[in-house]
Amino acid sequence: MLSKEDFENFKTAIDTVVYIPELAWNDFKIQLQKKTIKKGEYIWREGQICNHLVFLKTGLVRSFSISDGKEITHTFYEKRNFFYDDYSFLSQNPCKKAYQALEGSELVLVSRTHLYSMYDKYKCFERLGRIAVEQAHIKMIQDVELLNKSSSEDNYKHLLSTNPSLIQRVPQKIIASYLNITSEHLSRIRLRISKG
Amino acid sequence: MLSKEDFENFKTAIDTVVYIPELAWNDFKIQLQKKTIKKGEYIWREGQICNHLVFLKTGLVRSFSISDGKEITHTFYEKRNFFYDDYSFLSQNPCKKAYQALEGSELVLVSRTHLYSMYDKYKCFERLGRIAVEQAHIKMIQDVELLNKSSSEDNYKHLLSTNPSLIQRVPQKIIASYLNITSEHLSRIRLRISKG
DNA sequence: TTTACTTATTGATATACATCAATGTATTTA
DNA sequence: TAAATACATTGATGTATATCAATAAGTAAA
Repeated sequence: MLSKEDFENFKTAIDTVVYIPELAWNDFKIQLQKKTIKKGEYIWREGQICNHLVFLKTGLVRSFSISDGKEITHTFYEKRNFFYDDYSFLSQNPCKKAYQALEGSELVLVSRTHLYSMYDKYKCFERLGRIAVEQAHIKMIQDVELLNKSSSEDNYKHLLSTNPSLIQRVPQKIIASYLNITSEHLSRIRLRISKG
Repeated sequence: MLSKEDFENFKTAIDTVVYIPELAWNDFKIQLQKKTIKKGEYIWREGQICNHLVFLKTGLVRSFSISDGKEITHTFYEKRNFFYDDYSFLSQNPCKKAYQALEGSELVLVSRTHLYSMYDKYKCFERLGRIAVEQAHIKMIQDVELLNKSSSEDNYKHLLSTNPSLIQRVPQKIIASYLNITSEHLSRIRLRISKG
């Protein structure tokens, strides 16, 4: 079981979505697990079934897949956010992506079984589940829309303006794989931008 | 109110997701509305707020947006499916896409207000809402993955094999806009394929 | 049926990006 | 600190796809 401090942010993050009464919360929290992973380590690998919801307490994680021998980075997850492999968790098919820590990270794990039993027991959790997926869905719509913008240069500029710190923390080649371009091309884009 | 025949498929489509007891169903169905639209007409236009869930009884609908004066087709909706503008319905911001009938279509409309009151009243509807978004989300993940495949030719071939009838029913230029290529390029891809 | 209008094909040229190869610059690791 | 390894830059060249323009083939309207 976790210390009070451990799920401080966790509870806050949930409360912003829906109010969970004391009773339900106590029932929920006893099953939470804590885990620490180092830079480079994996939460899930391709082929595994995702059976946990993760709350990222601290750190930075990315999801990626390999296609034609090249890595494609799909998403970055930053601290104080929930995530799972949507596809695997919801459909119970094997993950098509891997989830790797880009920095040392602290996680809180919720097992799928436990979460689903909470759905059955408490309407507020059923609602939490609905709203969480809705939010994930909206985020995906926005992300996809973003990366469908015309040029790679615009995509990079947009990332620069919305999440400048990410570009500092993450190697260029991973940023490039996120933007769906080669690192050579990103290098040239950066050169072009710096010249104005 | 709708005739029995009118929501026959509708009820079936819901039952595959979650069981709705008689009482809840009767409460729900009284507010359903029917609507018929002709080819070329719109369900929602860009800038409107989407306040209805649609069940497409018959017909074919596409969503699209305009960027740099060019149409981009995002999704096709076929008969016996539910949809709404996810982004607008869930966030209550204006639609960024338009929804246009590609053929004469029959719709069943559920108002958002009514649906949300069903969420409040019945746990089974709360669950229906959750699972519906989960399914929409999984579908989007798969669609995005699909269209991120390497070449446009592969994308087109995949569409040909998974949904050949769509290519018969829909003008090439709309298929091209769905594949994110020009209609000229699609024409050449088709030529290449026909030659083997 | 003829006319107009939209949609599809084909050609010539331009552009954004990938690939491969070489070199330079950081970061680990010993 | 030196050596090893990973990462970033730069250049030369190739390829997928866009753009513009002309023509052809369908489809709807008069």
